[in-house]
Amino acid sequence: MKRDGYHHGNLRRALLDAALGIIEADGVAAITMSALARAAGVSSGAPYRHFKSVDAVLVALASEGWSALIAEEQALVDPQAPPLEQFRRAGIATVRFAVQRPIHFRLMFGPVGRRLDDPQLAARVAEADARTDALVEAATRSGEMGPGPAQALAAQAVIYGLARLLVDGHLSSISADDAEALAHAVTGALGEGLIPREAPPKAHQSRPLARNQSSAATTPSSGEPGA
Amino acid sequence: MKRDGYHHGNLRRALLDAALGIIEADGVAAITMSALARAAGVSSGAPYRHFKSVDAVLVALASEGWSALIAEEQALVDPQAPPLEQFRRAGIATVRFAVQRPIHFRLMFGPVGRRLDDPQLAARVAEADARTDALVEAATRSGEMGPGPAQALAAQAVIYGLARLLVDGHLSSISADDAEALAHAVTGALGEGLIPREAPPKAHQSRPLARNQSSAATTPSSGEPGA
DNA sequence: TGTACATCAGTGAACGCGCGTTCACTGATGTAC
DNA sequence: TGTACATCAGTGAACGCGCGTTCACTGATGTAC
Repeated sequence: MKRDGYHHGNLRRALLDAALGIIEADGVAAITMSALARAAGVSSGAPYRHFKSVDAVLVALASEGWSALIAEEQALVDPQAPPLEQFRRAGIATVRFAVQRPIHFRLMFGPVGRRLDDPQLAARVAEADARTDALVEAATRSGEMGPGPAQALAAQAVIYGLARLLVDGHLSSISADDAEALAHAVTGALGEGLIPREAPPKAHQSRPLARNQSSAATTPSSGEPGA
Repeated sequence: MKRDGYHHGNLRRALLDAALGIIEADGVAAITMSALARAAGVSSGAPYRHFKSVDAVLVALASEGWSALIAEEQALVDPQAPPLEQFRRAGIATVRFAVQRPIHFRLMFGPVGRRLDDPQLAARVAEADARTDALVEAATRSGEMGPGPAQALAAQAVIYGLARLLVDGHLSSISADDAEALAHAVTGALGEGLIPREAPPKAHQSRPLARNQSSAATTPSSGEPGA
């Protein structure tokens, strides 16, 4: 961080951070090349050395978001665990990521994240896709997940839905820790159905930690997109 | 629709439709008061007779979206049915709505939909919230849904997640009919858990139509936000 | 049925502003010798 | 270690453009009598 001289040092990074700040404060619509330059304390033409448009900045943010999410998944998933447990862990990582980096999340899963003409972004999306597909397939093969597409889709939907509920502000004021506990509880509910059964009918059915809904679980109301 | 004379006839409606068209074509960022006037074939100052800002237009769209969604729910939900079934129907209505009116959906559940300083919008959101809360509470009381917040949250998350997956384009090319079938299947999977059980342990457990995953269910990959 | 008048919706010209983008420039950095 | 030079990152002035917003106006509509 040497900001003294004529050269900035790391303007690219500074511009990305400025973008995050602007989005947080005034929404994504407020990002302009001029605003970025201003926020980074640099002349109006300077950003063009690093990004050719506002859109390129957003794509870069989405791209770095995917890297971070993939890393977080790798850190949380134990490749020795049963496939469904791996899937749950990956889902929990997604929810945690959504809470910690909502701006990245929104960019990654919104229209910007679908701009696959950027090769780096496209590669990272493809990698994340492949990882998920592999987990689903393994869980299906192991018999932990039903054979039809309904179960796999439901599993993905419940995770994405929870992450989106949090990111979109439909779950009134929930802390990061609480959100993670909710992810545990919700993926547990998914595994067992709406009404818990007594004895699991198959080999390694979902873990005890599924039922752990602790003090964390605030009532879901407010925002209500369920119906 | 009398567009001949000096007066437009129904400029307010025309502006809302123009906004939908612009969003569909170029995204929400492309909406400006000028662009709306242009699209409606009217002078640049005219829109101000009906909306004081672009934001007010978006709020109006969100508001009319909520009306439509509430109406669709009312049409689809049989108040005599068991509570969980009502809840599922409402969820299916939400998914259907998401597919049919993705632009409205995005506005309603995004930041615009949270601008509750508009009294009409606030009232409609409140109504929708109340309806959902009532369904969840009834399903809990009837014993069809587990007592903790995890089940209720999971139920809402799976619906919202599916709707969002569709709206955000993460489910490659699925028709409206297919989406509805998926909603059936997914809410069924939710009720029964990832692995179907043989006999339901309680009174009116989820319906046979739950398993109906028909030819509709395309494989979910592509977009993969599950993990 | 007709007339006068108030109200209202849309006009079109005008304005200042900030944005995107370019470009000749200059200061800093790194490297070949 | 020192010097010369190429490369690069940021400057700041400049431009045209479209947007937001205002306002005196005018054409259409509805209604009281």
